[in-house]
Amino acid sequence: MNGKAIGQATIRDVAREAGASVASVSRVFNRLPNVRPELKERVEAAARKLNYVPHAGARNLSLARTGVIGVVLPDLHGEFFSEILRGMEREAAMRGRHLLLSNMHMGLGDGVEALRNMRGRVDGLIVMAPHIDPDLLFAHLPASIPAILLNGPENRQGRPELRIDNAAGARTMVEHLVATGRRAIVHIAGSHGNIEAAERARGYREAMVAAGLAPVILPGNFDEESGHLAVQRLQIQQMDVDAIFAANDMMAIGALVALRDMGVDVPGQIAVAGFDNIPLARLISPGLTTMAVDIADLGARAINRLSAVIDGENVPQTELRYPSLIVRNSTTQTTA
Amino acid sequence: MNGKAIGQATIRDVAREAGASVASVSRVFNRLPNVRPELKERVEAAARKLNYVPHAGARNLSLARTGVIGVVLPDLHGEFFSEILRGMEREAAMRGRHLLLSNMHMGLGDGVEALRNMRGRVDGLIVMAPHIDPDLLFAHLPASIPAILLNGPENRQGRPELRIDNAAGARTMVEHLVATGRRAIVHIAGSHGNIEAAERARGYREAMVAAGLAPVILPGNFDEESGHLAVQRLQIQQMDVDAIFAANDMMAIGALVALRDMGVDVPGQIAVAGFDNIPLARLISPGLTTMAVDIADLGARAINRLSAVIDGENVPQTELRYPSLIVRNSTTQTTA
DNA sequence: CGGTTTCTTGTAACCGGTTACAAGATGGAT
DNA sequence: ATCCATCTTGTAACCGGTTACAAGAAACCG
Repeated sequence: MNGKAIGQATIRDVAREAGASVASVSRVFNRLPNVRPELKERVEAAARKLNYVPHAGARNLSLARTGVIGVVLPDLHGEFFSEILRGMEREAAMRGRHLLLSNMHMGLGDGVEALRNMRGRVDGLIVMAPHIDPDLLFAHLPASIPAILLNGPENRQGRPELRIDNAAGARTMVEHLVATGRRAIVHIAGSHGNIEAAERARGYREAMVAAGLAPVILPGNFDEESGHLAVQRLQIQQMDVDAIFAANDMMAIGALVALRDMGVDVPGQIAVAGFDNIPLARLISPGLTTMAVDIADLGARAINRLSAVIDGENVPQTELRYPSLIVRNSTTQTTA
Repeated sequence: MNGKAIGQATIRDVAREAGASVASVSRVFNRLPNVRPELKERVEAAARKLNYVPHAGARNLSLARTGVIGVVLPDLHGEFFSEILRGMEREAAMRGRHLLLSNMHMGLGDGVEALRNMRGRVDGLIVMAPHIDPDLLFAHLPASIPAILLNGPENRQGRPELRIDNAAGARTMVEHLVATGRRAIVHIAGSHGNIEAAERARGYREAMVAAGLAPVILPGNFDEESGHLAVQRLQIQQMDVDAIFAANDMMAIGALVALRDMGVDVPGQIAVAGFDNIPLARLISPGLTTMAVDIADLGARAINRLSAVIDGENVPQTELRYPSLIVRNSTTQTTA
């Protein structure tokens, strides 16, 4: 009746069973070359017999490396969320790292708390918090923990940033609409206080002014319903509008549905454009013209850069990714 | 010039700074009652001064609890993936746990390996692997690590399972189609070797036979394109079909798009139905009739049950969730 | 005022790995 | 046979927390 029947075998159990030292067992499992084949054999047999699996937590503690990357995301809408995670996961798996998920649905206070108790759990953090001032966030975070900021406002902490050039994307879209003959272009903005929403609105405004047109911005909050609502409100005002540019695809789709319900022809009477190129944009009818952000690639890139930081390499502070214009039937009728 | 300038403060640093013992510091941080207020004060001041954050990894090691749940998922399609994760995350956060992500895009061998080195990293596992025999999978996993199987085949290891009743759902859908006057109902199946696909096909076949109709099953693999393809192939054969029931929504949408392209009226000529009720099903036109699975709830439930297992409670071996029928315009024209 | 109980605090062992260092074994050169 | 270089192996300290146990202080009792 040995006292330790229950529970997993440890490295010391294996060492005893193999008649070797823990150091040798450790060497075998880490594939160090300096172990005599005969001993290696014995250790492996013992490990097999005891069904030994190394304890990652213990390993992490003594190595001071966990191989885990913390991903802090806001409460995201479906497609964007899954795409960015897919990209991150693939890249992380390739580098033998894992992802620890943490939503940031709370306020700043809790957020900082949440980040802090990531210490000892992760090697680094990817933080996406478009509605929170990163300076405040990082101020309470030990400078020694690597972190990169995704699609956030600029930070003065010297943390690396990875961002989509939202303003440039919005300008491109306005230029496309103007080039296809639209003049009265209305923008449905994203959530108030969200930096991406603000940047897209800025790009819209700049491009409109540059084209000698008057910007009109309606409030929205990135979800389908707010796109729907914006259009309904628009009709009440009976303004003459020939294009709607929503700050994201979900709102554009909401707008599309609302227009369909009221029997407005898209793109005949009104052109509709979005931003993000979620998979759905291609499937809806008419196909939605939008700015394509390679979301999975953005996620992969984030992991990539964070890995570099963790490995002590120097990375440039800010990196921008440019979205590209995808023209579909919601802005130009194909002459099929 | 103290030698340890770099790196985080440890509990011993705080103890020294506060003129207390590590035990007391630990007590303060764990809110144990038996600490004199004056000492508590001193410890907190010292911690603040050194900007001390407890090291979760070390804590986990000595407690033998990580507060992390490992989530092993196959390479899932967008909406399902994000929904199930959202549900899991919310539930996990409520219980103060985190999620460690791990995709299972590899074969069985690597999969087992991947599961094994979760030891010491997680308190339990949620495994979703509809294409892998769970008996083989769990056979190589220490029996002591809690795990629950999601939407998989039955296992003989006595592991708890959580499953959608796919066969019952498929039967319900066939009954709906029959009740609305359809007779020549074709099923587009999901990926070969996938248990969910097999169960849905089984339900379809059973219900068809029960209704005295002849089942016809076309191959597919759960993605939009395979739905598209199945319809194209169907037309070539010029069979007369009045309903298509795809094993999931993405294929149904592919079918819908293909039918639209060939000018077939849905639901006038052919009814189309899916399975899953992804958000997109509601947005596409015509709205897609489908079986609704509350995916987020499924995820939450999985976390819930796993938590119970981790806490040593007894949970029933198998739990089924029933999907519910959502009727939209793709099977019945509203007389608006 | 001595004895007992209760509360506070500290010491040191432990969780399960890694690894610096030392010691023993082996083999080659002279 | 002797000496030195190289290779293999083991001992014990360490990573940063938790906690059993013991001891000292304070409070309470008759």
